[in-house]
Amino acid sequence: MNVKEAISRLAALYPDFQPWWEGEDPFLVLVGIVISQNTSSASTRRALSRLRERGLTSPSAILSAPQEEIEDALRPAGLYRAKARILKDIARWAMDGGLERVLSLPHARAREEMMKVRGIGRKTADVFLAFVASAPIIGVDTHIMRIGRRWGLGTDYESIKEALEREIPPERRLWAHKALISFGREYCRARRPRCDVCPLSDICPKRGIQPEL
DNA sequence: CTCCGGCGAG
DNA sequence: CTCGCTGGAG
Repeated sequence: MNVKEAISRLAALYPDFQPWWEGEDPFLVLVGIVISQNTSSASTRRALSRLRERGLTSPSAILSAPQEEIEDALRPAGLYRAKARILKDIARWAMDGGLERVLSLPHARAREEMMKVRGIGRKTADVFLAFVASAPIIGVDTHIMRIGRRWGLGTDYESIKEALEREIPPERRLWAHKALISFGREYCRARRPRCDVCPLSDICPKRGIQPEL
């Protein structure tokens, strides 16, 4: 796949976007990314607003709230027991200065530090650092993973991430991350990909046929 | 590899 | 009804 050509076409399709985390507290951004794990954006937004309604927006508020109350707020997002536990863990971590410390480290080391926290994996760390630390990193979510495989860029997280970063300049990676996700949602879907109307079908290795990828 | 999970699309 | 969602842990 000619990634540069693909990205240039996506630029026409998705000119720009308003980051939802703009001016947002880094802790809340992390909370949002955790809630979004394997969860649709609509469900994520619902859970986030339920947290706000209950005033559960700071590390101290989350730490002092009953586990059950957090679980209830997160219920619409699914995986709510695990996520409530993760929020407790990152709240403790943030209050111990972990979050602040990570924001002062080089991106590679910040990533390692974050991934020591239970519930923060490579994708959550990558996306967080890209969002709030301006790290030129393309976090590979489920959409980008699927697209990367269909484009023949690799089969695992790191290889797809590296292949994309090799073709996309640092200052465009944040945009590309978002654009690829939008493209994945609208065209390169997991189920029933819309190859017939896809603006990239003529340069896609998969063309119109849809293998089980 | 399996589990966690409510929820919307088809 | 099934599948998959800006995943991660065990």
